[in-house]
Amino acid sequence: MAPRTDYTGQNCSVARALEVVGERWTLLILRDAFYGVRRFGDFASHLEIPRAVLSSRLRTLVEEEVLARVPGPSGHDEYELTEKGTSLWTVVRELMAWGDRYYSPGGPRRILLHAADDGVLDEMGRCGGCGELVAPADTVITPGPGIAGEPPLENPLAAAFREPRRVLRPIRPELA
Amino acid sequence: MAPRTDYTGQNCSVARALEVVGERWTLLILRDAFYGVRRFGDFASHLEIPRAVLSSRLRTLVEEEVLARVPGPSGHDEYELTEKGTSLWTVVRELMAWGDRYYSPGGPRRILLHAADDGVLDEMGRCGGCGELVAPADTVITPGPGIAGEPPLENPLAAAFREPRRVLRPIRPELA
DNA sequence: GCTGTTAGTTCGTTCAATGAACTGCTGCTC
DNA sequence: GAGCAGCAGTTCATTGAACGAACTAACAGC
Repeated sequence: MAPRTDYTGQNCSVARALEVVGERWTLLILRDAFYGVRRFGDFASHLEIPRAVLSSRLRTLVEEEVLARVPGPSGHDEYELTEKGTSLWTVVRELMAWGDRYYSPGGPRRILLHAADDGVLDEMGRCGGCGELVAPADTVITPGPGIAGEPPLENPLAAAFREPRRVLRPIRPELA
Repeated sequence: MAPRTDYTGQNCSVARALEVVGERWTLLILRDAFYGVRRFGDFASHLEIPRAVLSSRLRTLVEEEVLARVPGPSGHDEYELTEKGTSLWTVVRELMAWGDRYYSPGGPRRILLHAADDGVLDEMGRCGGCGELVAPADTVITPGPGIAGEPPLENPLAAAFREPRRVLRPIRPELA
């Protein structure tokens, strides 16, 4: 790997992980993937990321088997989280919890619920109802108090993220 | 914040968190801070980061109150994790666990222990002995099987990280 | 085939990272 | 208290990545 992406000689799993997911935009792409975004154009329009950068990041993530490129129902390929990618959920969740805690004065912007019993998840991802650790596929993201009163969004994809959504379930903007 | 650092319009706590800690090098600086690194020169020599970038990152982290600049025993100021910074431990730990799982074929490079009872922590930070959630200050990092057999390190700071170390305890290379 | 939409690539510009050299402060020693 | 040594940061020229607008290619539906 070339100068800018790597942290050679760090000899550390944090550095190795960051070589894969630590570049600018990458964790936001993965966040969107957990939200159900799967298509190139949806990532591009929601993130407002330069298409060349998105193309490069998706290629890297597919090479690293964090995402898989699979045929989609529309005839175009889609990008799907692999098991390896899905296991980054805890990282995304912890970053969200930290951002909510320190940068959202009105309270959390998102509340995570256990789909099975509607229990609220704590910052560790444990269900306040049944006490279980909840996998991302069993998690529902709902708007929290920190997001109330904000103006509605023009972007249909961004607007869909204001509704309760099951994590990992593919989103189709035309179906939102 | 200017073009490169921010993710304006993301309306999301993950994006907000990444504006603060998502820049290149920042999470590695924080990892070192958890390891006990507190001085400018120690960060610079261990990370092999350009000094100008380190200076810029430390300034940002102090402004955001992730680190605090405090007078050190040597007469020089030191950089210390605040409570806000310490609460990023889970993010660093999850990244380390992910890197260990997928990029360390010989097993984890680091094992985390509960200082109170030497119980091994699972990937969630729970002690396998007493079952408690272990705070970073009560955690000991020890070399794991994934790091065995690697050549010893020239850099005295890097070498010190191959020894068991209490998280957050200040490291002085001359005392290592 | 023609039209519109989606998925990328190309390319000139802008801005951050790099690394080496330099400045200035701290503390020590004589 | 002058001189010396090491530490903390800044400066600056160079390199390389991000940006964004425009372009090309592929497929879908008619």
